Amino acid sequence: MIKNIIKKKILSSYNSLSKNIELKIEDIDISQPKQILHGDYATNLCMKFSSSIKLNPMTFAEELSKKIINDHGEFFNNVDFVKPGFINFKVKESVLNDCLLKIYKNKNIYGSGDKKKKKILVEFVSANPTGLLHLGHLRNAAVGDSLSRILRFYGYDVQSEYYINDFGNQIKNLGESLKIRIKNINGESLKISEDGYHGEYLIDVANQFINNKKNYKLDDEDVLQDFAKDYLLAEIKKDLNQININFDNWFSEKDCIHSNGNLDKALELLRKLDLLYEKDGALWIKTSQHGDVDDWVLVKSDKNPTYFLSDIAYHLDKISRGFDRIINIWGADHHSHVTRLTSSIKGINDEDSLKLEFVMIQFVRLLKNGLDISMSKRSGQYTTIRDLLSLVDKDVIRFMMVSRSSDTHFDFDLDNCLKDSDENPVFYIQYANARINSILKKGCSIDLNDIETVFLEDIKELSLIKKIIDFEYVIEDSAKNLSPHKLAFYLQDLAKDFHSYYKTTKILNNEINETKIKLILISTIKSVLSTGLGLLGVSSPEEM
RNA sequence: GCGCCACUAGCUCAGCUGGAUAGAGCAACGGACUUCUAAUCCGUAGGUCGGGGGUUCGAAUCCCUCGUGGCGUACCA
Repeated sequence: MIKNIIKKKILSSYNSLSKNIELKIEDIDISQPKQILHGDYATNLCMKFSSSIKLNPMTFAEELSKKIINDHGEFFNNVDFVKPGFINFKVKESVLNDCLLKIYKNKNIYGSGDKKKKKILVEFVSANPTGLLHLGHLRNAAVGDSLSRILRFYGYDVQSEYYINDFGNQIKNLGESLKIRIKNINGESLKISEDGYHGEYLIDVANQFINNKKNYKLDDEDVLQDFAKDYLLAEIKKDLNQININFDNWFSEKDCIHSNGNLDKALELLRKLDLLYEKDGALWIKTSQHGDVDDWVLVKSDKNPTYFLSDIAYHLDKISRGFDRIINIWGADHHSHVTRLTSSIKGINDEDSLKLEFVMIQFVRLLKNGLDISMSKRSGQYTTIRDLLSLVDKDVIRFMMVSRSSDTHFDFDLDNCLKDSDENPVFYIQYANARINSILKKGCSIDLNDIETVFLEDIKELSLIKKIIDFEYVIEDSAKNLSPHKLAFYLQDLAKDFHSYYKTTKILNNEINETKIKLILISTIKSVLSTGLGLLGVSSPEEM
C-alpha cells in the first residue's frame, strides 16, 4: 500500500522533469534502510538509471528529491539525497497514523492479497503408505502446508494434494511383510525379507488384521496389501491432523493412474511426439533432448512400468486439471528427478514445463544433548512424528520446521524447544499475543469504534506502525519466493518490538483518548501476530 | 567422475532478483520486578561473510576456480 503510493509520487515528480527516458512504476524499487537516520523508505532509482539518463547519480538524485518534496510536501517530512545517489524518504507521522487506522478497521483481512484468479496445486508429503510419517516427512509437511496457506492468503486459488504411492513393489513388499507378521503371531517363525518392512508397527497391523478378518486366508495378496495400506494411510492422516494439516486432495496412484489407463495415454502421447525408443528390450524416453544428461527407462524389459512413467502420467494429469502453477515440494534426495521430470514435460509441451516449480527440502537432524537422535537406536528407524509429538508441543514443531530456509540443513535441537523461555521463539511470539489479549480484556469496556483519527508520535509507536505495514510485504515476499521462513522471522521481529514497547509504555492509563489509540495499536499487532501464526499452522493462545 | 544444496559472530541461522556502517536469537558479561503476564526488557562484547581470482560506480549477494561437509547419481520407489 504505502510503497505503491511512494512509487506513484516519485513517478509523477519524475515525469514532470521531462527526461529523455520514460520510466514505469515497475522500474522503481522501494527499500527500507537499515539505519533509522536514513529515513523510512529509500530508492536507488537514480543510481539505477543514471547512465541511461546521462546524469551523474548525485546530480540526478538532488534534482529529483527536490522536486518530490516540492510536489508532495503533504506526504513527506523529508526527502534527502545522499551519496552515492540514494533518495531517502521520511514519511509524515499523520500518514503512518492513517495507515494504522485503516489497517485496524480491516484487521481481519489485513495482509491478504487481491484475488489472483490463478489456480495453484501444491503437492507435498506424498510419503509411501508403507509406514508411519517420520522426521524426514515432517519438514516437508510443515513447509508445504504453510506455503499453501500463505499462497491462498496472498490471493491464489490453492489446492493441496498428497500423492499416494499405492502401487508397485513397495506395496507388494508391504503385503508380504504383513503376511509374515501374521504368520509370526500364529507361531510360524519366518523372517521378513531384506527389502521388506521391518518396523514393529506392522505387528499392530497384523493383530488388527487377525481381529477384523475372521476366517482370513493369506493367499490373496490384494487383500493383505489393501488392508495394510488403508491402515497406515489412516495413521498418516491421524498424525497430519495432529499437526494441523488437512489435504484438499488425496490422489491414489493405483486408482487415478493405473486403473484409469493414464499410463497408456501418456505413452501414446510420448510415442506420437517421437520421444520414445526401444533399447535392450526396454522402452526409453529421450529426456536428453530436452535438458537432461541421460535418457530414462519408462517400461522395463520385463514389461513393467517404472515409477518414473507413473510420475509423468501423474504430472500430465495435474496439468490437465487446469492449474496455472504446479508446485512440488520434494526432499532434497530427489533432486535428480527434477531435471528428469521437467525434461519430459518440456518434450511434450514447453509451456507446460514452465508451470512446474519445485521446492527442495534439505534434511533435518534431531539433536538432544548435542547428539543426533534422528534415528531411533531401538528400531533402527527414523524418529516418527508421533514420537516427536510426545516430546514437543505441536506448535513448536510446526514453527521450528519452517523457521529456516528450506534449502539449508536444519538441526532441530530438542533441548531448546523444551524450554519455555528465550530460546524458544514460539513461546516468545505467543506470549506477546497473550499479553496483548490480557490488556484488551482488562480494557474491554472501552469503546474504540468512535475513534476517527489516531495520532501517535512516539518513536517506538511509529516504528511499530511501520512494522505492521511491513506485514503486507512479508506475505508478498514469502509467497513470491515460496519461503515461509520469512514470515517466521518477521513474527519474531514484531513480537520483539511489541515486548520492548510493552515494557516502557503503560497502555491503560488515565488519559482515555490516548488509551484508546494505544489499544488500537496493540489490537492491530495482535491481529497480525495471530494471522501470521495461523499461516504457519501455529495456534495463538489467549492466555499462557 | 558428474550433478544439487550448504559454508556469514563461540553455537543455530537471516540477509543472496548487486546498494549505505553485514543482522537476529542463543550462549557470555553487566543491569531492570510496589507495574496492563519477568515465559519480559535494557546494555556490553563478539566478523578476513570458507580461500583465491574476475565482472562495476558498488559484491556476503553475480561469474570462474579451489577447498570442506551433506545429498544424489538404477530396467528401485
